[in-house]
Amino acid sequence: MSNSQIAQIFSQMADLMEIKGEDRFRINAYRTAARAIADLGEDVADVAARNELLKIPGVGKGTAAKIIEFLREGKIGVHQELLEQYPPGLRQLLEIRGLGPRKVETLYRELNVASIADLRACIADGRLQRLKGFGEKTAKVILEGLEFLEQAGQRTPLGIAAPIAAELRDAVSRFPGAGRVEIAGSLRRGRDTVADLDMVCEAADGKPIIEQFTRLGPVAQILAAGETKASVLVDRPDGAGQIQCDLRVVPSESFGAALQYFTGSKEHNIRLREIAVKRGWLLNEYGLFKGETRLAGHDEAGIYAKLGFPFIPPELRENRGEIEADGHVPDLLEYGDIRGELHAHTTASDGRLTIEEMVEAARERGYQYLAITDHSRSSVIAGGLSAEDVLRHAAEIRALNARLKDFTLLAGAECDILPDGSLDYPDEVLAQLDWVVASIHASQHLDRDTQTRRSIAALENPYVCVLGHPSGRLLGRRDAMDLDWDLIIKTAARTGTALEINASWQRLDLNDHHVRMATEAGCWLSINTDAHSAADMDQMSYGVQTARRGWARKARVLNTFTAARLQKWIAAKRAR
DNA sequence: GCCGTTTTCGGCCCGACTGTTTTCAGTCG
Repeated sequence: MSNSQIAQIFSQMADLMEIKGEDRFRINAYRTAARAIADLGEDVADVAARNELLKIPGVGKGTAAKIIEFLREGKIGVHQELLEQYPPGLRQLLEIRGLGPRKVETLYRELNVASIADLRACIADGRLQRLKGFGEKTAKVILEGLEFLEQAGQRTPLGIAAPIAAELRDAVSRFPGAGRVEIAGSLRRGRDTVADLDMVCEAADGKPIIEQFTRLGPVAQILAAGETKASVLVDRPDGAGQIQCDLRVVPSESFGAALQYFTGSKEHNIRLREIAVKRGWLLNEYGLFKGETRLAGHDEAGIYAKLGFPFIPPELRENRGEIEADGHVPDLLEYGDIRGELHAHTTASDGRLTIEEMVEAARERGYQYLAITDHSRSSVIAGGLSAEDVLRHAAEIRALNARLKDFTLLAGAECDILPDGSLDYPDEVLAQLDWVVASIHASQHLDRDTQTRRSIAALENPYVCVLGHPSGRLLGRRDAMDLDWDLIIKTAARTGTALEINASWQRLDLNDHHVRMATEAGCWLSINTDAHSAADMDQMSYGVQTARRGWARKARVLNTFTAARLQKWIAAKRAR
């Protein structure tokens, strides 16, 4: 896909134009275009081939011409010209907190600063501090920004961020004078990783709340603290650096507006504010106003209602069609719709609990069924089962199932997809199981064609119910496999084989984009925690959020079914 | 550079906090 390359070029151009001091609206147009192309569900080359580039919102004649230039030449002339005007390391300086385009330009022009090393040298010998508009404090902020960038520069996974945020929210809730307290930002929208934590607190007087907040135990550094707003750095419990947390305090009548505002996304909010402006209104974090009159602000639903929308769930607020949907937002599934877990391991392979203990864990979470899917023989490190062992294991699962009341156990396997696309068990073994998850666990760096053929072969097998963690990514540790997603999703839709949304926060695989593609293609989905322990099952909410971000409807998610309906689905799938 | 059931020109989202300032530019979200 050239989409990400083109998006990168446009955002690079925007950065450089900003340093150059060009018109900010033109710069913004490039950023909008970059984002639109990055979010595109299909290859931009295909759109260009259909002559439909201008249909992409944010892409006009100028941008379209540059896209075509890139597709033909592999580069864009004006981008190359910009690159020649500035040293290659300059853009990196923008990533340092406290340094924006104006300061970077000044540093380059006055002191010839072109890299982080130059920057450090200028601070060390005091040249930076003597510049007009700079001072000791600026130098200190830049050094702190550099330190943060080096030790914690990357985004924090949802599964790390969510518990930290919950703890901070509970602490703030206990402050005297605090009313409603909510987590906002990309965490509330359920993104797989977050850059920082945002919180909104309702209180008549902000100052005491802010003061207490900055004194909380986990706070390692205060970046800013005013009357209504504070930014701090908090230590990550896993020791992997720090994460920024912003708290905003507003009065009761503004809480909904502030929560809406700080939940974002920025792009979604800009759309809403444009709609407000068109009606002669004003939308900000204090409310929706017509002149002096407050039309809404106490709660989020009121803001959306006044603007003519139903409540738009946070997961959809990405300006990916939720505004245009104009009320026709799909019937998104909810956490409470989940009735079972369809991917779980026991001590038979690499899980930590017995079958009985896993059943107990599932029942504690209100589930009606559980599929036991231990590893197959090729996953040697995970203690994969031989064909004989998996059948013996299945008999044991069924024996227990016969004794259970109001609960269904499915005897299954997580069967490896081998490098040649064949499965780790022969069909006659798979046929004797109730439920089969097929997953790739090894040889993840084969070329795109081979890798795609592997996945497709598994999807075509009638005994395979679901393709497990389809991209193979491990957030921050391993890239997704190079796959032809169009083809995989089309095949899944045609064969009726489900695609997994692996809910483990290290995976979240499918990701939101691919869920959206799968949903539009009419694929079945299964949200699985891939549980190796009882606690793992609690990650289901991350998977549900990812599904919602991909506009998944309850009707297409298998583990919202009753056990009886699921059994029928399996029978129908095998009969195809 | 994009966009248009008021517009093909003239707009383009909004506010808090900070540092280095004598009233505000820069940065951030």
